[in-house]
Amino acid sequence: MPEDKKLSIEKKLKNAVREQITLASQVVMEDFPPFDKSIVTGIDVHYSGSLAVGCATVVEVETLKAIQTVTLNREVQVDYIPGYLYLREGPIVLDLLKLLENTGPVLIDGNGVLHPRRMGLASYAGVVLNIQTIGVAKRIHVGIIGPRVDNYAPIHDDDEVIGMAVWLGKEKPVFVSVGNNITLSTSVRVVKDCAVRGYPEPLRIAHRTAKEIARNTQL
DNA sequence: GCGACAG
DNA sequence: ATCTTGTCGC
Repeated sequence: MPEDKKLSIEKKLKNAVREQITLASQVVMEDFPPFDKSIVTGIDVHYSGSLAVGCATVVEVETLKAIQTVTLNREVQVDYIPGYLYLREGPIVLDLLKLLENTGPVLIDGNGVLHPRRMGLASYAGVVLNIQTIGVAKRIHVGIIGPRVDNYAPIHDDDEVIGMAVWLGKEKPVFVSVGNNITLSTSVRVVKDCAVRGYPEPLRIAHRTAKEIARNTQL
């Protein structure tokens, strides 16, 4: 990689760190405002070369069936850098959410405050739009997993609990964290209540949908 | 210096 | 995450 390119990336990351720290101070780790318990939304982004396909699926909690699905296709130029997923997926996630009237709590494929600066993608979307979000990651990015009790293991970083490993029936747990406007215990409950075969159904549908569209879309 | 590293 | 069909295994 050219040296000048490398310098411009470093400059962008420096600004991103400042933005993340500012936004992190605005995360609300309480159940506010009272959310619609009857629906829950999942968001995922799939890639095919430079094409990014984002999908948001609103699911009815009682039946776990999709009642609304929106997608966006976009050309993406930003590489993924660990700790800065929001630079790559933030814009499309925000635009997906703007297309929805009612979402209930929003599950996002990535982390909330389970992040080096407590500002993962889920918290980013939650703070910017002032909505209720939850981070659900398939792999851990930061923190130390404490002792498992039943199907839960707290994830610590420094002296605070910033997430929870949750076993939903498969060998591998999912890593749940507060996005915004919610407590960790409520986040875990929401994830459990919409899980099917070891994974939250809204995220599974969003992932499947985005993948299918990416596969059938010409660049 | 070395390894780890959401998607 | 992506490039990629069928295939080995729990």
